[in-house]
Amino acid sequence: MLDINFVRANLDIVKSKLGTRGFPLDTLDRFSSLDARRRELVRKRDDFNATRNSESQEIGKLMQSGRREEAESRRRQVREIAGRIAAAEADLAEVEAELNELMVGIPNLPHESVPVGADESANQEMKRWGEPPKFSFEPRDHVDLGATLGILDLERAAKIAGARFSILIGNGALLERALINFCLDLQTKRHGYQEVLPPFIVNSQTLFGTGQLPKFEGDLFKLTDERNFYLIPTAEVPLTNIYANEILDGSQLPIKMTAYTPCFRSEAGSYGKDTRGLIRQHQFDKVEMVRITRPEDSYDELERLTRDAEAVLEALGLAYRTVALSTGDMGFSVAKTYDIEVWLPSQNRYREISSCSNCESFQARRAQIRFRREQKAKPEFAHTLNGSGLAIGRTWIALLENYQQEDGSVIIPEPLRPYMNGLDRIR
RNA sequence: GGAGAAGUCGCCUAGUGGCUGAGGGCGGCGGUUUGCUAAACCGCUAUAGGGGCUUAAACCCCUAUCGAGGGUUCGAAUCCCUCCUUCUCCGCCA
Repeated sequence: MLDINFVRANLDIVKSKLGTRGFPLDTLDRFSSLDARRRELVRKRDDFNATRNSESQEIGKLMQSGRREEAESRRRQVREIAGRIAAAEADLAEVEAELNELMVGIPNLPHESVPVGADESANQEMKRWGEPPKFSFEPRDHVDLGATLGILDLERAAKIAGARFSILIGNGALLERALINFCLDLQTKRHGYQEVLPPFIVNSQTLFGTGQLPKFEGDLFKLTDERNFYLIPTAEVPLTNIYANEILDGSQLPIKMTAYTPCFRSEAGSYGKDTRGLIRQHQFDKVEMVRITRPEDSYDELERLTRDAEAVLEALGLAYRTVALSTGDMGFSVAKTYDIEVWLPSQNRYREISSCSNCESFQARRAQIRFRREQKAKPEFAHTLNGSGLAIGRTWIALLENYQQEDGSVIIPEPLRPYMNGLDRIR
């Protein structure tokens, strides 16, 4: 959510920035009148309340001095005011609901460093690392390799759950678990994140805090037990909301958390995209990183966070590139995003494996995550950042495809072997 | 699933219809005293919204908030309802 005071004072800037995201600007046309109307009604309501409060005190004094007659006539007068308060309250509630609906539907403003453009074609490549492997044979894709090695079974997954689910078997399951542990160890031991194991089910308030609700309910799996439970689409949601409705001590910042969780996405509207293999699943594993920082530090922290994700690929020897997403390609809650894309031989191109974002105060304002610089200082909204470190399923794919041998076996990169019971090759 | 108890200002606690946005203690901040420290004493100690003033801040006024949301009442921390959370006991269960 944007700061309403900022929007009021900078409506033109807000409009032009939102325009670069493809946000329909006529939505903002109602802002000024709603905002003015709201303040007018608040004043009216407060004035009524002030009158009623002082009258009530008078009545109290009259009662105590035993002047019951006078108190009774006063009471009749105040009853009339009460009716006007109720009317003002109702008007205000209506306007506030409308204004609130408008405000919570506005996406974050892009940072000035974000490349301007309508879609991914305007994304800006920031760096490349490593060389895509050269094969003396025709490389196979992970579905092919996985089936041959007997470590991936998509047909039976479809039987027991449906399309876009998978079963990992034997060394395939072990590899998934090894990657989870490898990522967690790297982020905790080398990069200083605190490991967290959050709920995989959250309430609607939590999803509002990070911006998935109310606009993107269709992307989520909702539980039917009418308690407003949802499966998490990413650990960003529970992690970022851990400090919701709290005022942190400035000395606690930055907070760095990492978590392994499965992620659940309905992938509504993605039919026909990435239907083959593990690229786009309803359930996938991810190790997520979240940072809560001071506002002035958040862009430096974004660079560090992105480095932390890149480090995993470097440790595994997987070629990647990092791109800054353009204004039109960014998610709802973010001010800036770097995508890290790993080389996939079967597709002969780089594919997203991590997304690292600075949400500035957008989520903090929704979730009310604040901090004090000093004991007496006024609370300020923190900045929140999140990034995958990494998407495990896609890392599994990348390993199989990049380390495949002509005979269909797959070499396990050295740093991962301790997590694979010393196994150096899946065959 | 059943029965019961409780949720007040960072922490502990007082408070059963008006003078309570809320007393006391601890902690914290500022000050007095002191060679230093300690002790003692004095003062301060929430958040949000609206308005005044202002370049802005400070400051002043009003409103709201005693787990959350409704209700009764001229007036609710206090009474009623619903929900949430925590604790105890029984049942069940990994």
